[in-house]
Amino acid sequence: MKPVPSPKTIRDVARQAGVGVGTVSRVLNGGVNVSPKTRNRVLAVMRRLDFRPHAQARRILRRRSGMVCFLLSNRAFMHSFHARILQGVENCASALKQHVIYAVAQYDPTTPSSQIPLPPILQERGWVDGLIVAGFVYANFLRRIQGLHIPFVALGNNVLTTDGVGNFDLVSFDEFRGTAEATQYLIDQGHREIVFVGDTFFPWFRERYRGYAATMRLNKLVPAGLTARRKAAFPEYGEWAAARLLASETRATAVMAGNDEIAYGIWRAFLRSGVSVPDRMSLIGFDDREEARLMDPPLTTVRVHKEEIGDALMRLLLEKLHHAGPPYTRRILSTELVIRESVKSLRNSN
Amino acid sequence: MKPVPSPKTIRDVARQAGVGVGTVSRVLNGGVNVSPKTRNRVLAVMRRLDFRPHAQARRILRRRSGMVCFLLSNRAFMHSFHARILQGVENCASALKQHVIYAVAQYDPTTPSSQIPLPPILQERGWVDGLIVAGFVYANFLRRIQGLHIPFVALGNNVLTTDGVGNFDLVSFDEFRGTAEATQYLIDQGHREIVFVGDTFFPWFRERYRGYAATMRLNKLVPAGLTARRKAAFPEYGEWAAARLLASETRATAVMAGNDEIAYGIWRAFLRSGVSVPDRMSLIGFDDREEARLMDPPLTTVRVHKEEIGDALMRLLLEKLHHAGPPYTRRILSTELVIRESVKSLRNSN
DNA sequence: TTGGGTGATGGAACTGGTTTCATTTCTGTT
DNA sequence: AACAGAAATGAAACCAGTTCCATCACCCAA
Repeated sequence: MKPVPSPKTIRDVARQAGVGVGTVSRVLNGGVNVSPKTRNRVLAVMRRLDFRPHAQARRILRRRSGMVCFLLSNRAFMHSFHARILQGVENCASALKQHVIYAVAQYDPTTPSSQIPLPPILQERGWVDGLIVAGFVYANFLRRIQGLHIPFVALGNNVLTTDGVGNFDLVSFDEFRGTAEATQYLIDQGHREIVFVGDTFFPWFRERYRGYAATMRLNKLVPAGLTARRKAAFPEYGEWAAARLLASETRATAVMAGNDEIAYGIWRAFLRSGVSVPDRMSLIGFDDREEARLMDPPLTTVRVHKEEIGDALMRLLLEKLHHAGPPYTRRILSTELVIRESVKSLRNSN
Repeated sequence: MKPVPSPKTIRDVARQAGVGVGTVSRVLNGGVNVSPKTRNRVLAVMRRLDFRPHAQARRILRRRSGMVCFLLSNRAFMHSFHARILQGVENCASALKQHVIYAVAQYDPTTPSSQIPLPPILQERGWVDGLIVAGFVYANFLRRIQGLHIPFVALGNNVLTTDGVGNFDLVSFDEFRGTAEATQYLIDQGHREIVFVGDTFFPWFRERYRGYAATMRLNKLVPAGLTARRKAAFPEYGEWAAARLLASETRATAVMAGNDEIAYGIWRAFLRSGVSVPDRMSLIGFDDREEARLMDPPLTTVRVHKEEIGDALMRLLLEKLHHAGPPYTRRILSTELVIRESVKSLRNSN
């Protein structure tokens, strides 16, 4: 095995083909104003020398690196949700001949803005053309990102500040309508006492609660939520809520869970207490993670189109790159209620 | 908002500071042989102009881009397992001031090697210093990668060819010992009839089966496997196996599942048939995905240290970059049996 | 046959850094 | 005060491409 196949340059090709460097460059870039004879000769030499152009050098001149950074604001969050979004971003990027750099910013809401560590890639020029921000976005983080003067778009559903909102582009999905539709579905199935479960400290659960509550009131029903702040993982939160619900000898027949993980916790607690889903209790989740389909019974849930969100993020960013500056756009994707088997119809007729 | 903060170059700085470009460059790179007075003047100008060096330009000269590519060989596989490995890679990379580009290669085992599409990033020079390959690796894919002449390491557990193996570096984990230890644990708990479930078409299940079978024989027990080839998703495979097992009126008291997803399918089928885990049937999984902990009962399983694998991949790659060429190393990480509640002890005493 | 227009071509200048090298400046000794 | 040696410095060359521009060959019409 040859040690290093000593990289050939455009000048090597030019010399061997007996042409000027400019001609080789023209062949590389679509070959306008190059005679077919010359082009073929140059191409043949390129193949023979295994010439591959040097990307870095091109990018200097082009003033565009062809790279975007997918910045996740907290290491702990690379779960399937963000993984699927990254997948959508990559998918779209590769179709548009862009590349995705994956990076993580570790910070907490109290870190002074200027001290939030960022990968050097974002601090030097010329690395990335733009930035896709996902994960928790607190005010300090937002300021840090904005100070970079790199065009960016954010995944909007977990922006936890209202300060600079409106001053940047974001893609999100309609949490409000998601639970609104799901709640309406429960009501249509004859449910009257429906409980929402989810810690409304988090803005997304707040929004989902609002969608639920509005729909309840629209139907002259009274909203009831287990929405207390509790620093627990989601499945555990669900278990806690289920236990409280059962202890209160509730007359509720359905639970609207803030997300699938909470739904899972609720389901598990119900299972242990001998409360059958959906016979005794109907259950709806939110997100449609892979596991929702696999639960027993398969969970009816509000699907978030994760790949599409990734796609929208990438596209929006590229739009920004081409004609930068305000105005800023919000792109809100819709959700989809996927009906499986965790909801029982209480209607006798029909 | 200023339209574009017109990038300043090293020459702008030099002119404003009244020094030569060489001096500015020296200041940028640690400032050897620069008088403190000059350095300070240059630094002041840099700050004033908001000068940030242009990464691409540096890399040309340095002949190292500081980027590695995490290449996933199939879009369908960006699930939590690979996401966690990517996390480990990124974690290690950022500590070592490297950057990770995420890319996907879509191919199938029958695609001619030369026609496997790869992102342009891998076809041009100067983009990435090295490559981390994850996902299915068939012979055609391996050849394609090797033809790139970019140093690479592979996640070894799903290499599906033996052709070129030994001619590249890989990190893997000890599948054999994983199931061996788990099986021994079952035997120690008094189980005698233990069934392995997993499609041995896949090399990793084959290896896991071998670990199981060897341990059984070592204990003078006879191995029994449901290992037929079936083109089904893993949970469904588990369901199929569980159904067959129950139909056969087996005397088995424990199941060693090929992975957690299969274990989940088995568990679900058991649940539906009223077969209690662990009272009637003990169950062990493999991988330790997030969901294993959340099952009911929590699943005893063989943990694969995914972040550590990512870390090892990154480190091995960097070693390769510094002193390239053979010999090639295999780094096999060990697994860990995490004991939860899905296994019942059949021993009366103790 | 000559002239104008077009397409092809080579080469210089450029991009934004680093590195080398020759020259200048500083420091310490006799 | 003279001088060697080391440190500091500016300028030019370089890296691997792109872009611009002047030149040249060629074709067709007048």
